[in-house]
Amino acid sequence: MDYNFKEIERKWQSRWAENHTFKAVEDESRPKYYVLDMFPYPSGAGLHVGHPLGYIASDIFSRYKRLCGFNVLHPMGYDAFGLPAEQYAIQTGQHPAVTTEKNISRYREQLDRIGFSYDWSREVRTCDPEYYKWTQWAFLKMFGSWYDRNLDKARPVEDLVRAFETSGTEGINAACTEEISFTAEQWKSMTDKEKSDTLMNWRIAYQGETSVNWCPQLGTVLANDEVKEGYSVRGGFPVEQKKMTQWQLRVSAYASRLLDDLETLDWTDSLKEMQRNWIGKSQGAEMHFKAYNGDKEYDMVIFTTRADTVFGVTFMVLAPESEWVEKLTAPERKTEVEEYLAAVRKKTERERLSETRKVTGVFSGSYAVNPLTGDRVPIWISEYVLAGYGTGAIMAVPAHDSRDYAFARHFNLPVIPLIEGCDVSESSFDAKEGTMCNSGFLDGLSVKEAIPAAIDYVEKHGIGRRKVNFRLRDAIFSRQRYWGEPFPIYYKDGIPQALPFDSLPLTLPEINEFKPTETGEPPLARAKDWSYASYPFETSTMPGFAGSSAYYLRYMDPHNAQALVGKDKNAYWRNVDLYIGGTEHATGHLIYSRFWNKFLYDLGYVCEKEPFKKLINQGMIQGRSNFVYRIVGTNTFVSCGLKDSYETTEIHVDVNIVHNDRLDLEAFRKWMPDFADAEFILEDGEYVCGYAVEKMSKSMFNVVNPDMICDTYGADTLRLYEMFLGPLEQSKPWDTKGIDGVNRFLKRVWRLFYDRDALILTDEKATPGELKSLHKLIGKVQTDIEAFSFNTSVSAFMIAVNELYEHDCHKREILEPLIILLSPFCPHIAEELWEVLGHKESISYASFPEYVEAYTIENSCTYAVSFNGKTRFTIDLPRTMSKEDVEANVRALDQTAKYVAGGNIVKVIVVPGKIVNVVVK
RNA sequence: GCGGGCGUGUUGUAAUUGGUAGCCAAGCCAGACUUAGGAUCUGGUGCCGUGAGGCGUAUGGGUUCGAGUCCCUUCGCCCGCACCA
Repeated sequence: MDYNFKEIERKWQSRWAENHTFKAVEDESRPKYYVLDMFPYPSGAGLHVGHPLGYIASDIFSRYKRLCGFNVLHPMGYDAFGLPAEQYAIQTGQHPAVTTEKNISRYREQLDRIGFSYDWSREVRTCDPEYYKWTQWAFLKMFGSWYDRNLDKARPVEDLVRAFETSGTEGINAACTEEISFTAEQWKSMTDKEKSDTLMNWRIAYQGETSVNWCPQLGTVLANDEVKEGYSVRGGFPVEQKKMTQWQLRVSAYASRLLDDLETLDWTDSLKEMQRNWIGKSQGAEMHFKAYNGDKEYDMVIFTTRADTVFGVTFMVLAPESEWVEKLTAPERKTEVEEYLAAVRKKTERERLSETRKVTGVFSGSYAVNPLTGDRVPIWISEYVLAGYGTGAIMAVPAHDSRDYAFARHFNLPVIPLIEGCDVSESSFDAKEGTMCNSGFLDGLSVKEAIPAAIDYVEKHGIGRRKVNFRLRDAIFSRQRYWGEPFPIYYKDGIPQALPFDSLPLTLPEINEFKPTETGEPPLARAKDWSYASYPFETSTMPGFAGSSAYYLRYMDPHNAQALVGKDKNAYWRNVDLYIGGTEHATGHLIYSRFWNKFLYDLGYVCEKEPFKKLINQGMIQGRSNFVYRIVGTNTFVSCGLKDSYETTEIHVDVNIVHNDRLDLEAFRKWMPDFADAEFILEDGEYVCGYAVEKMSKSMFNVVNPDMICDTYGADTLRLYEMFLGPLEQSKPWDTKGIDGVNRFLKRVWRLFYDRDALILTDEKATPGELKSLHKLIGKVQTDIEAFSFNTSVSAFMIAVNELYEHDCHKREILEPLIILLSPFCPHIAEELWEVLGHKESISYASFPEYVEAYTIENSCTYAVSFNGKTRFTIDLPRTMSKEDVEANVRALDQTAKYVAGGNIVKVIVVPGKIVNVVVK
């Protein structure tokens, strides 16, 4: 009987489905382990061979953990709201729900063929009303909460209102959009609308004005990557910067906790570093400068991390969007300033970023007074200062800040060096080192001493205070789209109101067209009679990250109609032990999810502070494209090695008709009508293609479909090969060349059991040598899996099987554990052989073989050779060897001879067990 | 510019973490069995040299009895951030 992977894989996949083999049920008697994949967006293109890489790794780990006795939760679902389905709907009229449904079934088919051990009874889809009910619920909770900095947690808004009623903003220390204060009386005298607007300053989900990329023709806000050179990527319509009122999430309130709790996570350093940079904590000081526009005096506040350089301030700069601009523009400069602001406003965010080094700016006509020197310095306006960071205004120290330096040189402003011996004739001196000069009371201090000394001084004299700033911004939460979660918000007399919980989910209304309306309203404005008690609903929808922020919680209790997740279920599964996914979510999903989790934790809905304990980023699999070379003006193609003798054009060729870089000529002629009568110039009778590593995409003809691999080699080969390709976390090109090696390996595994049709399994006792190999393998596979070093364990399997062949070993005592070891990697063949071995139950219920070290060390003993009290190297010698023989052996070693020749004492320590000192000389 | 990572045969990679560099595969070469084979099996394969031997982990230096591994220099590649004051 040959290894018939097609039959075996079909058989076991349907058996697992029928028997619900991987259904996870809460079980207090067993430890839990939660393995999660980042759920996919089901795109129309289906899966290519790169997508399942992480899924295979997590599946191996899940199956391994199951063998180790853990109750494993390993679910899968779909991130199903999103732009492509909506764009497709606009073009074709096909409802996004229909497209999405179709794509999901395609994904499911493809996933099933690879033999994953998902508990499909827990599947979630973000576009399912039963699911997004809880996305809406969480939003309402955020709308109904504020962040109390005194307790460092989120609290219900009712508490805040009560405080306002008794004592106004007195004593409130909370995360807010801007610092405002009022008394209880003032609060009570506000209208409902005013109260609502005021509370937005504190709510965690709030409406606020912010600057966005607005495309009038498309009628929507666009993300930065949807805009190119001031025009929309789709349609090519002009895009402008516009201040708009949008729903936002006060993620910034959690900045400090998001940063600190990174320490508790088992993530890679690079990923943690990315998040640290994104959160961007910087410690510095806020300082007050008196500013004068004519005779009007203002109190201007700036943020700086370099308080020590205040003696070198030669001008001040405001962000163009800063509210100070209006106050500090002198009447005689009004025209120039307005021209500048208009020019800046026309630019997109992208343009502002791409023109990084171009210096622009305008003088406001006002002056500020340096609080330490009393010097009068001009106030400028420039786009290099960002409105959204700090106070939107800076003190400029050109001698020690390269951006200020560039500005000063461009506009011919003075530069005052503050560090002894620094040369600022060509560039600024940004390093935080050296000794201060020209700096009054700071002279003689090192920069490191001067920074705190300056802040102390400033605090003592009431000029400013210590301040920590974060770069992390609040997340813009509304999109002018159809295919997303509707906001559970309606407007009563223009005041946003929360929909009662029992009215959730608020489902997406049917509309006849998915475009924005003619008047620029979001598509949902087309919905007829869509209102709550005749009050109109919010017409924007939530962004993609809304649905993916808490999905890992929903898997714990996917069918609960009363709660996002039941308390008991949450208490059992707690959080994700292992999360595998791409690094592209480092500063998106992985931040939002952590924020969302912490918010729910504050309110007592979840029991863990962090959602994902351990996180692994699988590398990306790139495409490996092949090329043919057409001689210009002909239909003749020249093999790669000869192409330099001709004038050729390089043409992408479908990698599926190329094997080991050799072109299948017949398939090529059939591939496209143009090539039907192609002629070839061969080398050594073959057509050799060129290649390049590129992104895997249809247009490069380098997409390899996992279905195709499953057809020709089987899912087990695919799984094993993807792991064998290299370290999980490394990016690498897919190259089908080489897959024969692992396929051959599986056939050999099969032939350990069968010689043609005859079962050749024996019950013979295993020899010590065979046991040694087996237990070495067990130990290796165990450590490798736990270190996610799957490529090396595949090699170890190959070595082990080669050895079994050498000894012609078909012993049950060896093969049975071997099959269990293999089962996480290639579960189908393992199940089949497990059945051949006479087992009735799935191999998933087997136990991981116990590693017995004694077998591996067997009769030998490791000796550590020490020299001057330090272990130098180790040697393996028989355990029975006498002291004298050990001594002689050590002396005989080349390396040791060198020591001995040096006349020093060599000690031999016996490990493990008792220590015996052998004096060699 | 800042931060992180990497550099080993023709190719993907490995190296008990400082201890015989190149495991396991791919490719290539030779052979066996075959009507045939994208089948199976055997042997060879870092470079130079007929050989003994010599040289080899991007580069140059250092530490060490011993360096792919640790430290410094230079070069090259990849990733992330990028006017964050």
